[in-house]
This record gives sequence, structure tokens and C-alpha cells, in this order.
Amino acid sequence: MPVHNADIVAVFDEVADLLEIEGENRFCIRAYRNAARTLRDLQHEVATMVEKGEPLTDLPGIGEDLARKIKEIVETGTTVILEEDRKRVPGTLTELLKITGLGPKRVQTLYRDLGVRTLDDLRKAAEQGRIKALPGFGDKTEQHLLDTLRARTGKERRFMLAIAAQYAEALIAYLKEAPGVKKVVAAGSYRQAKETIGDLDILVTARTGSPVIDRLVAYREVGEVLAYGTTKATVRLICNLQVDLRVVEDDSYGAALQYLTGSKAHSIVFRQLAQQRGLKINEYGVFRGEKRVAGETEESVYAVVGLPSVPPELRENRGEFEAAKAGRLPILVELKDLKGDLHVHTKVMDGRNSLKDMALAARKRGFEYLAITDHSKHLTIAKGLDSERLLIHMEGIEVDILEDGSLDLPDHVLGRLELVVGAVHSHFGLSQQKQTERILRAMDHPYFSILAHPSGRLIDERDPYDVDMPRIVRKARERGCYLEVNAHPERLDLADTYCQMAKEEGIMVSINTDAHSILDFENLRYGVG
DNA sequence: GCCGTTTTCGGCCCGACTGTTTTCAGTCG
Repeated sequence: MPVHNADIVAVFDEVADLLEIEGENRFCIRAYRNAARTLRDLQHEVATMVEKGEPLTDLPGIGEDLARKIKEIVETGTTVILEEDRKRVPGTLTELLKITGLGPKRVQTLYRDLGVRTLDDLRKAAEQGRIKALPGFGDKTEQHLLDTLRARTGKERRFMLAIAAQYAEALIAYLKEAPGVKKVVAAGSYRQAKETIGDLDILVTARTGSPVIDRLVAYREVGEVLAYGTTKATVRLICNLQVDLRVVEDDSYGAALQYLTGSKAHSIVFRQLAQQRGLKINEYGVFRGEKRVAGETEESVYAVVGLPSVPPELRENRGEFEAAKAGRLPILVELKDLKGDLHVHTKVMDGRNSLKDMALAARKRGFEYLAITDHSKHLTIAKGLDSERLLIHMEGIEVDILEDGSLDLPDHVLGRLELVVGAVHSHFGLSQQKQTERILRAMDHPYFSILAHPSGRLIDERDPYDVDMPRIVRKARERGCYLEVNAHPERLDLADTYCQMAKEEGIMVSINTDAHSILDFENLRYGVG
């Protein structure tokens, strides 16, 4: 059975969880987590490296010991240390860690004193009132566990960026009206323009005594207040989106924004860099001893470690530090850079607006070009249209890639088009090899221009089909065709890490809306993100 | 368990809030 990076990540994460419950050395635990993170971000299969005998210790956070364990997992699917851990403590305890309020220490207590091994055990113990008597637990904790377990019916929902934006923008406008407030800005994964966000992090700068936290708690959309202090508060909106609010003085704005934006992996490395220079960095500023040396702006915070400010979207510890150090930070694409859209539909097929409406809307945005790319399978129906209308319509096409990788239209038709956008709309369940071969074959077609929504995923709804994306990327380079970043909030593929790969391979990506109405042009901001 | 412009040993990001305490551990981000 082939062992994927995700399998090794799962083993390392479980080892880390179990060691933590056992109260082992926390730095040893962190080493497993760091290694898991490295493998999670890796763009190629580590099993292949093992096969080729490439040194795994070149990977960050992988030393002699973990390299050996990776080999062991690749060969046997597991590692002796995990199996031994499982003998000492039940593996099912890791699921308890996912409950908010339960960390390793409390899980250990629950297991040791009450024999709780599973979520079901936990629920029973709570219902019997046996938890509140444990040391470090109490009435409130037990009640919280009961509430959480009841509410927890398999929903660990993340919000699509476009959905979160609606809540974020309204809330920010509302908070700005609190007396004494200076700046209100969304940080976290929202500011990083991730595809989905787990919660919304809001940073506020305000003069001392501003009632902005009270204003948040009084917001009409707040369903539950989870934490409520003088500098931070956490609430859950009725829509279930969790909001973390943090308030600092205005001269800490840069430090707090940097701190709250993350990602976690980026922040850890960043603080280490500061530490190496004898500096301490926190959300209030950068300090040498007691003296604050920076913090008003993000630029000032990055400058103390000798780096230019890294754009939020790049803060992933995936090479941005090296790039910043070498003065090679990329200039990011911005919305205003877009000159056109190469994938839109009209009401001739399944769109809502006419070709003319779409063209006028595009012109209004300042676009220089627009490709009308209605669907191919419907085009056969369009034979009934008069030839003049058909010809007007024949500028571009979104042609189906059929199961065998052939295109859904004959060459003499495709050859007359300016642009052929190919896409998979069927047979999502093929094996990785078949799916990959299918798409590669389609890309080999002489008229093929752009591979649309290359992974086929619908966020929250449909997983990507199983495809060897690095091969697709290399094929695009070989064939001189392009890959799409579909700006629809549910798609947003090509995904970020593969965009980076495309860039490194020198392949252009086309940010397209796949618009089915003039309103959909607004989605371009998410594609750019 | 990893790692090195201070290091092959001795470090490893940092602070707020909650609940249970009676000065703080645990958890979270």
C-alpha cells in the first residue's frame, strides 16, 4: 500500500498527542509536530525520496531519528513508538483533545481517575456528574463539556472566505462606531485570504477605556459570549462564526497586526529571528529588555530583524523568510492588475446575462478583453441557432474533457476558436492514474489553451478528484498552455501551493471568474487572494 | 527530537482568559 505524506502526518500527530497526554518532554513533542507540519506542506511524496535514497534530513525539522521513523512508516505503515504509545494509553484519547477546554493534562486526569477513553465515556461521566469532582475540574467545566458534546454533531465547519467577508465587513463597520476607536481591521486567515477561515480575528486600536469590547458583546448577531476580558473577547455569532477581538493601544498596531495575522508557523520563525538578535516580540511591540524598539507599523516590526514587510498572503513559513532575506519577495498580483477574464458564460447557455451585458460589465471594470466560453455539450443543441448568431458566439468555449481524455467537440470546430478552456465535469471518481492520464491527454490536444478549475473541488461540498497535480503542472510547461485559478468562492483552484509550483516552473495562471452573471465579476478579489 | 552568525550542549514563541484556586495551572490562539 502506498504511504502518502498525509499518512505519515497522521502518525506523527498521533504520537505527539499521546506523548503529550503522557506528560512527556514538550520539546520532543514539538519536534514531532514540526515534522508533521513539514510533511503536510511538502509538494512531493516523501515515500519517493525514501525510494530514491534521498537524504530526508535535508527537510526542515527532520533529523536522524525522525528520518528513520519516516522510513519505517513508509515500509510498514506505522512506527514502533506509536504502537508502544498505544499500549500505554488508548489511541482513542486523541479524539478527546479536539474538545475545546480539554488539553493533554485534563485528558490524562479523565483517563487516570475515571477511565474515560472515548467521547461516549466522557458524555456518560459528565451526565453522571463524576467530572466536577476531579481536581482542576468544576461545575462549569462539566456543564461546558455536556453542552459541547450535545452540540457536537460532526460540524467543525470552516467558512468560505466570501461568506466570512459578509459577516466581517458588517461587524467591522459596527465596531468602528464605538467611542475611542481608531482602527478596526480583520487579521488572521481572513487577512491572509485563505480559501476558508476557521474564525474571524479582529484587531482594534483604541484609547484606554474605550467600550469597544462591550459593543462587540452587545452586537445583535452575537449568539454566545465565550470569553470577555479587558483586552480581548471571544464570541460566537448566531451563524456559528467565532469572532476573536483584540484591543491594543494605537502605537502597538503594527506589532499586534503582525501577531494576529499569523500564520502560526510564520510567527514562530519570526519570533525566533527576533530572539536571535536579543529581542523579545509580542503583540505590544518589539523589546530590547524593557525598551520598546518597534511596533507602530508592521514595517517597523519586520525591520528589526532586517527584513522587508512580508505580504500577509505569503506568511506561511514556506520560503518567504529566505525570499525576504535575499530581497526576492515577489510583487503580488493585485485586482487592478487584471486586464480581462478568459472564462465566462452567457444566457445562451446556463448564464443569466446576455453576451452584450457581460461585455459591457467587463468594459465597465476596465477590462481590455473578455472570452465568452459557454459549455460544449450544449453547443450541439445550439445547432438550431442561425449561423450568424453561432459565429458571433464562437469566440471561446469551455469544452468538456471526456472520460478518455478526448475533447467534446471536433477539431474543425475547436480550430476556429480563439480560446479553448478545457474542464472536467464528469467521472470524478477515476483512479489517480486514469484521471491524470485523462487530463494529460486532453492537454496534449493542439487547440487546448487553459485547464479550468484544475482540481474539480467544491469547497465544503465535493473533494478534489484524485490527480497527480505536479504532473499536470509540468505538462502545462511542456505544452505551453495555462492553468486556471478559478475565482469562484467555492472553487479557488488551482490551490495556493500549486500556484507557487506553477510560478517556479514558469507557467502562467489565468485568474478567471467562470462568471454566470455580471455580478460574478466581484469574485475576482477571491481569485486574486 | 532538532539545531547552530552565541552554541555540538542547552536552548526551544508568548501572553490573555477561565475556572478553580487562594496564587495558578491549563488551555487557547
